[in-house]
Order: sequence, then structure tokens, then C-alpha cells
Amino acid sequence: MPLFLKKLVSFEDFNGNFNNIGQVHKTLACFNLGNETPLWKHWGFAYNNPNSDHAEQIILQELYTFLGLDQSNISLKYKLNLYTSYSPCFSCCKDLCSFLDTYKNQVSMHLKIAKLYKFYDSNNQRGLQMLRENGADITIMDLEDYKECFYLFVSPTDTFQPCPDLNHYSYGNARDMDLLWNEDESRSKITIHKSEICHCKGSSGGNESSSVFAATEFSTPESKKDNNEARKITPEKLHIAHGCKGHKGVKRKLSF
DNA sequence: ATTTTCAAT
Ligand SMILES: [Zn+2]
Repeated sequence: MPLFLKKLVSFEDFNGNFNNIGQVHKTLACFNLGNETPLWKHWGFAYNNPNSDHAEQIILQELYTFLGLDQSNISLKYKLNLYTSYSPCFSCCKDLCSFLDTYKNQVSMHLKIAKLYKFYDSNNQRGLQMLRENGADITIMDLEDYKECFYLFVSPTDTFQPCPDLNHYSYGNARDMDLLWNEDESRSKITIHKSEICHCKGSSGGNESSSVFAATEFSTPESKKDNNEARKITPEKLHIAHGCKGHKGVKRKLSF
């Protein structure tokens, strides 16, 4: 397992996974678990296991093992900081929700994300929305977060040097995430309003309220038919591929 | 506003 406990991340791996704006085909996730005392109770990092486990799964497994022993100490309040080079996929979001549910009122989760993973996939978007609704604090890493992550997990003595345009990309990702949160909030009212009449499935029409409800119910896993036209955030490239010349892309589609 | 990405060649 590519899990490293109480060890620092190398400069090379930090730069290769966090401090870059390229397309990286692996994920690095760093975590620390603390409480009132200044010293971390547990910390480390993990890479994904190629073609097998996502980095979040590996860290969650470690946390279940670690916290399982502490189950008796109800009064303890843990704070989990999780830095991930990619945002969690839909499946990992569900796993993170389960973790929060398992340690309800015992562990708070603070997720700091470098880049959005396959954000065009509406399932991944819904996963992040669900995770947030389940109490996780989710943000895109800004320059200060990169600096902090570097300080905590790479070197407390060296100076973090952001790669060119890192701040610019971070800002763009943060904007995408804000749009997702805004979409989430405006739709949550619909979900509540329609919650009583959404039990009847099968009635097609694929209206938005039923799909929202399905998401809330965790009842739509990786359905391969991802041709969901209700998707709100779509890369401009997709529009171009479909022969649509819309330049506003995300912004336009989310204006409601 | 940068986009196909926890690969697959
Ligand atoms: Zn995942």
C-alpha cells in the first residue's frame, strides 16, 4: 500500500502532484488528525494504488484502524485536515460521508483540494455537494494553503515556491467550486419542497427535482449513462465539441 | 477561465 505514516513528502512529489498545473495521472493526499493538544495524533500521506485504490480510500482505511481503538473515548474531538491533489471522486465522496457518519460529533473534516478531478462528470459534482451537506468543510487550496501544506508535509525550513500560474489556476478552481455550491444551495430548496412526492420513481421526464432527490438518497452510483443533460457545469470544450459556440460556458449555464 | 484528470499506451 502506498501509505506513509509520520513521514515527510519529498520536494519532487509535492511539486509533481500539488505544485503544478499540468495533467497528472496520480493523486497524493496528505492528512493530519489533531485535537486540543498541539501535537498531531496521527499524520501521513498516501498515493493512489494504480488501477486499484484511490488515495482517499487508503487514508480512510488507516483512519478507521487508528480511530477504532479510540472508540471508547467519546469526549475526544478530532479535527481531520486532508490535503488532496485531486478532489475526491463520487465513490470516495460516499466513503468520506460514511466516515463522517461513523464518527459523528467526534471528527470534523477539513478538505483542501488542489485541482478538481473530472469536474465535467456530474456524479463527481454531486459527490462534492453531498460531502459538503454532510458537514465537511471543503475548499480549493489558495496560495496560503499550498504554503501551509508545504510547511507541514514537506519542509518547515524551506520556502515554498509556487509554480508559474498556480495562483491563477487556484482561483479558477475556486470559482468553479463556488458555482457548484451556489447551485447546490439554490436546488436544496427544491429538494425539500418536493421531498414528499419524489418516491415515485420510473416516471420519466428526468426532471431536475427527482435527480436531486436521487442524489440525496445516495441511490445513483456510477451509472454509466452519464449523458445527463441537467449537468450544470461543463467545460467549454464540450460545447465546442457539440458544435455550440457558447463562450460563457459555466457562467451562463449557472445563472439561476 | 485551464480543463478530460487516482491512465493507457
Ligand atoms: Zn476516488
